[in-house]
Amino acid sequence: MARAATTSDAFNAVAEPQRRRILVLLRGRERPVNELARALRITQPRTSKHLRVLREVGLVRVRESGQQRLYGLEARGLQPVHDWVIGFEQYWNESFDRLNEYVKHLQRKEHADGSRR
Amino acid sequence: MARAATTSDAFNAVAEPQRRRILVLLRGRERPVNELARALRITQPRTSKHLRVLREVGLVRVRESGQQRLYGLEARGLQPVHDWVIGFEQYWNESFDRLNEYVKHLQRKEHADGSRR
DNA sequence: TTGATCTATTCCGATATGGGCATATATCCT
DNA sequence: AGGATATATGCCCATATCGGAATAGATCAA
Repeated sequence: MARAATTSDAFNAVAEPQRRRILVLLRGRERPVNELARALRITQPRTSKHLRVLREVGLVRVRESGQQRLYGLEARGLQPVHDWVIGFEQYWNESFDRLNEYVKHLQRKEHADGSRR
Repeated sequence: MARAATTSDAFNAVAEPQRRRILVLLRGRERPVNELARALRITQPRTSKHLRVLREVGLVRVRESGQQRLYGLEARGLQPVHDWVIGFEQYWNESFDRLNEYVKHLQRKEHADGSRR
């Protein structure tokens, strides 16, 4: 086995910088492929490929409009990522380290008291 | 060029399910490699390799303790991911579409009033 | 119909991956 | 010292990328 397919889930899809930029560009309004390609300064085929990945993991939706295809953000697909990261939020406050130490300190004390009893 | 190196940033590091699980296990307390390997039911070498990736992107820190190495969470490394996803939070509420329309409506009105003045 | 425009797909090459296995390294114990 | 335990690395394979170029489709305009 090699690395998990990029099309497997939102985590993988979003690991690609260009794809993140696409999603940002799609925030607020739909855009056709060429506009995205120009904005990102990458080729049209590459853009289409990225969009396909994003589509397959449900981060984006398409709508035909004449000879263009308007891509729109499907933000709900990012929720799993959001939810997962949120679970770590409390751990990156500087103060947490100290709080953690304090809690451990209390636990040690309690433990000592307990065994003494 | 091939896919971006997994060691390049937190986004890539976290795209791997096993690595996400490692980070979850490290939430709360440090753990030696073997304990992680057992918990994840993967081989020790594989565990070490994942830990290396996590270390290189600053999501984990090591501390020697006898013949063991205790790995600890470095949650701040997840902040970029957190910050990025947060930027989409408002877009996945069902109600957003309607709210958005409403806001745009107000803006149009304000604009009209402005130019009229 | 013919030509122009917009997108998607295919083929190619270079590269990095995740996994298993064997092995090197380091530390502890007797 | 010698053995046991805990980790890290190296090597190999199969695979799945990302990127470019060319091309196939689709749709619109004259």
